[in-house]
Amino acid sequence: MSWQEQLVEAGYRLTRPRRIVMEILNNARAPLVPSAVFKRAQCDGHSLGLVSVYRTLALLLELDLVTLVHFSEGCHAYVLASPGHHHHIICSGCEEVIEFSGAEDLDALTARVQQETGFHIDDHLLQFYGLCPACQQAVAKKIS
Amino acid sequence: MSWQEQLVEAGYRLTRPRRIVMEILNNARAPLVPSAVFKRAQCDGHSLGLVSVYRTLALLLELDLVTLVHFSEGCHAYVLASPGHHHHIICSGCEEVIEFSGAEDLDALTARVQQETGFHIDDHLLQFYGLCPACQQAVAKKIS
DNA sequence: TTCCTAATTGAAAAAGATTATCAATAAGGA
DNA sequence: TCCTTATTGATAATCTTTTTCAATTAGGAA
Ligand SMILES: [Zn+2]
Ligand SMILES: [Zn+2]
Ligand SMILES: [Zn+2]
Ligand SMILES: [Zn+2]
Repeated sequence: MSWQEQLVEAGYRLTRPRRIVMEILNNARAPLVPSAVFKRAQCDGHSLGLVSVYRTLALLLELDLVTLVHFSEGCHAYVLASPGHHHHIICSGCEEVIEFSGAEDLDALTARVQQETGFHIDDHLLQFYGLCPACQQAVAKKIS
Repeated sequence: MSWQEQLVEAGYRLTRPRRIVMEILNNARAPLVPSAVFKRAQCDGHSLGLVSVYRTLALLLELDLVTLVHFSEGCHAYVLASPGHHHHIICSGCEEVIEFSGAEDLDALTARVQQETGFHIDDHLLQFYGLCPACQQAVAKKIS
């Protein structure tokens, strides 16, 4: 199913601004922040409001037609760091964060991806999201 | 080595604002955005400028005394999504992004972490960073 | 302890990013 | 073609982050 069909399927209209944004993302090699999409539209001679860019991206994200890419900077919630390499699990209920180590577990995957893509991988970002034991209980109580 | 010693070691002074921020992060259960650190300082009756919070967090990050936690929202660089579950490698040189699949490879790790922590994991964020083949060559040429 | 100097702070302002509002527009069906 | 309603875009309002610069203060020297 094409993205146009998915849009319509979900009850949205196929509009000019949405076409423009999709076209720009489609031609982009690197991930684009909203302002970059806006600028590119201007360069291409398209008339497109910045607000529409925000709205369109939010919609496309909701429909899973685009994905977010996270850079190291720009996501500013901070936790204390223990020495050494760690990853985090974040509870969707209470935002509690727990560290865990497990770099080795990524080694196989890293090697495979390096081989397949030719990239030289030197860093990674791994986080799990879920419910902590307390929030699991809270949910269980609410249901029962 | 304590964080105080690390600071001094790196040539920085041990100041009141830095102590306050570290204390707040130390007592926090959830990750805190700068404005949250600021508010908490105010509640605790500390006098601390918002700008200093930003500066201090940046410094602590540089010294690896704090880590960033990424939420799904708030990191707004978008790429087109293919259907299905994917991860991304981002080239630090040219920002090119490539998708790869490999959800299965995380299954073992997910299971282990669930067991160890009691969390119920329902989502994850995995990204690799590195150099694409083209940028590797560019680097190689520069050196030679 | 006291003094000095340079690092650091904080207030204010500037710059940027995001969201809310609402009249004007245009997509898609009748 | 016409109508209805989703959608757009300009403006303004909010937030967030960065810059600037005079006032403060940490930490070493005297
Ligand atoms: Zn929880
Ligand atoms: Zn890791
Ligand atoms: Zn590259
Ligand atoms: Zn995944």
